[in-house]
Amino acid sequence: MLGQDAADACCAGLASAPLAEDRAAELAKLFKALGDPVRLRLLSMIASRDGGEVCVCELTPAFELSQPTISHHLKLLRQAGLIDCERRGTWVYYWVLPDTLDLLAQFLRTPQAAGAPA
Amino acid sequence: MLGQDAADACCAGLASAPLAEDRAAELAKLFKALGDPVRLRLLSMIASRDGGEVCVCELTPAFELSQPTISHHLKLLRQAGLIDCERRGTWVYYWVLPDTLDLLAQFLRTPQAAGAPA
DNA sequence: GGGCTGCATTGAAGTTCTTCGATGCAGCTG
DNA sequence: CAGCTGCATCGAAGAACTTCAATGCAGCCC
Repeated sequence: MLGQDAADACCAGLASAPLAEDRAAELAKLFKALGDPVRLRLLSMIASRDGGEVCVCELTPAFELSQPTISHHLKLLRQAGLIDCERRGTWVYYWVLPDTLDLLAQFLRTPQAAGAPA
Repeated sequence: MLGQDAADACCAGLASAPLAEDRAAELAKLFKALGDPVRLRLLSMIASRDGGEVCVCELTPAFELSQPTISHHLKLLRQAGLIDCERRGTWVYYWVLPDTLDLLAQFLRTPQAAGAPA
């Protein structure tokens, strides 16, 4: 999703230089994927799970939304490169792709905060 | 925008626990504000400027968009708490609010990456 | 004060997003 | 094999978003 120049730009925060049009579009897709409460909760439910994997059958009943809607949101997260999935027999398991999250975290980190303690 | 409990939750990443509905909605608003290429470029142009302030009169001509459109995007960024502005005579100057950016960066940072060197 | 410039707001049009019911397909089970 | 369950896809309806031209308002200059 981020193209082959993602590695080049992996450490360039938003404050280092004005964002090029292409890269802005790529990053905007990622942030847009995070810009929905349902997707954010899905991502958090997957990321916070011990073992790193969650079955869809656990995610769907956690929301008061239809099953196709949850499936749609999971698809968007997957297309953004934030999660991935695998079918195992009857069930489908999702897990987080931390590299994409870290890329965004790096991008958002401001120069002042970069040196600040936790 | 994030309410008074923002400080309580400032260090709780998305992997620490399943996100509560309220907090997911708050964070989603922030990420949605970042989920547009124009707003991302505007934010970057402001954040990367030495002195930390940029006049609108410099931002508007940098895009092939109408002046009201840029004004609208700046308003959304401001409503999200990502930037703020002040009128000085004829011109209006915008600057970044780093706390909000750092909040999001903290939220996205995965446990593994938290200990990684820069 | 009158006119001009810089920026925000309004209202409308076109597009995209979120959600659902209906349907389809893969895999288990009797 | 037939039926059932889990999940994805399709198509449609309503809401939200992006963009613009038109307009409004504040501050400067002659």
